[in-house]
Amino acid sequence: MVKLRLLLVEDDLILKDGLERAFTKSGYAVDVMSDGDSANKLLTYQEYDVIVLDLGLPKLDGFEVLKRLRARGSKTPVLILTALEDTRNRVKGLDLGADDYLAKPFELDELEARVRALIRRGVSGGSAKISFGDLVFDTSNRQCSFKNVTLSLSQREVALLELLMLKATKVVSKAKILEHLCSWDEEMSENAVEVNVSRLRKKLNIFGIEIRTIRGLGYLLAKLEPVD
Amino acid sequence: MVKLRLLLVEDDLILKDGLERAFTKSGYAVDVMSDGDSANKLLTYQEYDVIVLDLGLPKLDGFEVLKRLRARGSKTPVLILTALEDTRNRVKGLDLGADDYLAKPFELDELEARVRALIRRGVSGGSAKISFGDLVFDTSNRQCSFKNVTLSLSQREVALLELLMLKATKVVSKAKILEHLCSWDEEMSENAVEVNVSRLRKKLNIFGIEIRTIRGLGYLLAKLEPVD
DNA sequence: TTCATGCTGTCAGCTTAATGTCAGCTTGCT
DNA sequence: AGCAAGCTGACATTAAGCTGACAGCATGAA
Repeated sequence: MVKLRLLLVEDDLILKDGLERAFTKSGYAVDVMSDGDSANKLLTYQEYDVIVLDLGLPKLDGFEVLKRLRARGSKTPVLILTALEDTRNRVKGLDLGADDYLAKPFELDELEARVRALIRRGVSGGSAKISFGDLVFDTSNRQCSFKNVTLSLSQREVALLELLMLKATKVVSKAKILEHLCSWDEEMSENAVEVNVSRLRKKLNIFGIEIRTIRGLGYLLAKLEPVD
Repeated sequence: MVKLRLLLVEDDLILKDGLERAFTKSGYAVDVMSDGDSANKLLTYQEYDVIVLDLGLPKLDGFEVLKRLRARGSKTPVLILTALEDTRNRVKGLDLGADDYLAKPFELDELEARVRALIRRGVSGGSAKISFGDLVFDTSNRQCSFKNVTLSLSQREVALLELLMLKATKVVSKAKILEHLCSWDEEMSENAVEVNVSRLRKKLNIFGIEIRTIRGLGYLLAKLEPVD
């Protein structure tokens, strides 16, 4: 079993350390760079299977590293990390050829799930996908389809579905959803979550996918089974 | 036999002392911190096999300590202690990546059983589970399943079952159950316990699990055996 | 600009599930 | 038998969650 090579570009000391340890533990061969310039230089001669790239970097920011990497023709999957829950940055990153995007603070689970998805993508070609049965979520263009039929979902619905799919079959609490849907400055009621769940649920039910309510705990994604 | 390293973060003097002594006696290598900030710092460079974390801490609360620990990528199992029987806190804690949760006041037995479960989990991977025959209780999402069939239980039923499983095959008194089911401000009759037992019993019988009544003493969990 | 369109949060009223109490019954012990 | 302990169906009361309707806002076309 050959280890997968992962490059982590992150300047925050503690985060860098933690992530390095975590990825190493998960069986990746991890290299770490803490500024954009060295990362960029390293990438001119070293190939990786996946790159986790912070945007706020000293010397050369993440956007620039990514841009130059793509300019050199590399197709290595890149996952962007950023301190800001900012749609503009997400869009800019994806435009520059990032394959996925994660806003801090994030959870390790989530990051690892996404990295796995990116690598799977790398193997199969195409873009990074998370699937749940016949439901497929493409992280690079943030679209979701069921048996090749693209669902028409709003941003909120996409974000919600993404979270549910990442945690598939695990309970996701309203608080968690709230946190995932809105950034830290904006406020939102729990009822808003209910409303969004309701809207998404209606669309998913058509395809036999159920958002199950676990009273007092949250929601989880499940295949709709014939009730006995 | 190498000792397991346990970090106890608790500010209450008496409790801290008692727990430290108890865990030491049980063969753990125990370190104790009494505020969130020092615990957080310690955790940046020291690994533990399990962490018992109080939520109400000076300087940096337990949630924050946990959040930072997870953000650094640590997967060390964490058991949260809190003064409040508060569902919101429980949910929040589990969202932040706690593996189990215990409301004060608790019994030492119970705490130790849970810590053991967490450590067992650490070895086997996955989340902390308590099992009883084919019945498995997942403490991290508070769901119970029998041979992979998830049981549909209310919160009260879950709490009751959890207690019975922890003490499996030992008699649990009504008073104890009462204490475990409701927090200290709310009152509840013994009959309520009987009702809850009755409801849970009905659901468990389907799976051949019996809640046996020990007249005058309490209840215990048992496999339903053909009566002789 | 102005209007239309779609997204999304809030609200209100409704539906459903959870759960304690009670009453009357059953069980088991002496 | 007679008593105490325990059981459980029925009911009432909350609490949680759902959803249609509406309004504010952004976007884009006329």
